[in-house]
Amino acid sequence: MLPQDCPLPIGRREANRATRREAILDVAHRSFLERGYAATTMSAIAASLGGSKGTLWSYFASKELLFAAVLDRATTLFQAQIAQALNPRDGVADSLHAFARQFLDRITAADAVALYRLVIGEARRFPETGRIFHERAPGRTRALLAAYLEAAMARGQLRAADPMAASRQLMSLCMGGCHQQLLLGLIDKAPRKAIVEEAELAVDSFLRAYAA
Amino acid sequence: MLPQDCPLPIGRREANRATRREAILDVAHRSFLERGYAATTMSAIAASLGGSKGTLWSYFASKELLFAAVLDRATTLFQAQIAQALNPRDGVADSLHAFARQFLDRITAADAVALYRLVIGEARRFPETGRIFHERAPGRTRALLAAYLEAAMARGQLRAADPMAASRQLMSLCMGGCHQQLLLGLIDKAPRKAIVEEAELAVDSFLRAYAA
DNA sequence: ACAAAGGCGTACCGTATAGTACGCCAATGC
DNA sequence: GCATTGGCGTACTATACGGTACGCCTTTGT
Repeated sequence: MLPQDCPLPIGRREANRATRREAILDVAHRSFLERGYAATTMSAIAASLGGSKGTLWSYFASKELLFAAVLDRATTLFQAQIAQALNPRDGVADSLHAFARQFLDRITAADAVALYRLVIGEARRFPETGRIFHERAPGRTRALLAAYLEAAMARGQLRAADPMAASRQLMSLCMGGCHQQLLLGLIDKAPRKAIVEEAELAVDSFLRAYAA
Repeated sequence: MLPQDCPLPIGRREANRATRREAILDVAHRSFLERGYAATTMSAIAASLGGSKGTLWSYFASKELLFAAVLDRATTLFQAQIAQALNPRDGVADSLHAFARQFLDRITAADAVALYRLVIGEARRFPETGRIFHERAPGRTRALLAAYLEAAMARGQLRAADPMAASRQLMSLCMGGCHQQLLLGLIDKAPRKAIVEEAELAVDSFLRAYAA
């Protein structure tokens, strides 16, 4: 009777199921990132959902599958945040400064650090995870940045060099300070001032190294 | 009767105890680095030792204390390996190339990667560990390198800049390739060729950025 | 309105783990 | 030599977790 009840061939049942699935992933996401894999319990997730364990298992047949689904979604979100960090501007210096600033902002956010920790910490138990994470997050960013650098090199704004290697170097330069300290738990939050200075320093060195 | 039986005021009892303690730490070290914290069980360690659980607990009153002792020893060993990577030679370029090569060799070794993974993965559960690791391994190396760079800057061989920041940048440049791939489990062992090339590339960029 | 699907609550199973208790025996110190 | 220390072996406790089973009830599609 009401066409807007079912604008797409999805019934309320399927819609509810999708919503529920997202809710589970939200809770599991938080728990895995906050506590790590081992310390996250299925019972706690079910309890936190308000539902029963049977329901949880009807969505995800095992803890490993739930973990995989969480990481799949998390890396997708991460990718979406990171990929748009490179907004070409007029000059190479301005573009790279903006990139470094945004890149550092993203990777020093609390959940990015927690995700990174989780992926590295469980890389032996879940080898696929490391691969997926890499190809979605740092790999994609590196490829985007490399494409930009290659164009800049072609225009003579930077000296000719391997754009992928250059891209990796710039990203490495960005990750040596706050990010490292966050990973090791030396600090809880990166001070804005430190991020700005660090991005500046990284790009300055990079531009000296790759001046035309 | 025999003075060499007790050259120091340690009886055979204490000596045996120290030996046993080392043996426990050896086994625990391997297990923690190979399997991670959660997947390492005290029972397995006791069984692998050939001894009984009572003995194990008489040395380390809990799994957490054993873990702390293992990491304490492991970071000390790591420090010993890393700290001597900087052997000043005639020219700055030669010195830094030698440093980068040795540094990369050390940090891409299997146990170094496993240790790094472990420290990062458990940084939330054991916050002290991250601090200790940092001050012993990367912090110490960075300080040594910074001292060398500062001297080179004073001699006019490099442009004047913050030596600590420069030190961190060189180390970051070394850690962006193989080390990253090892951490994420993309590769199991760093090819020698890649290490050499990467060290070369890192130092080249560094020297361009900090040329006098 | 009615039947089916699916969530809920709870109790349960098997297993694994940190940590304890205790009796026995060999190594150790005097 | 002899008493004691300490490791050995084993059995045990308590607990926690992943995963299952099942009966009840609300929501859903027709």
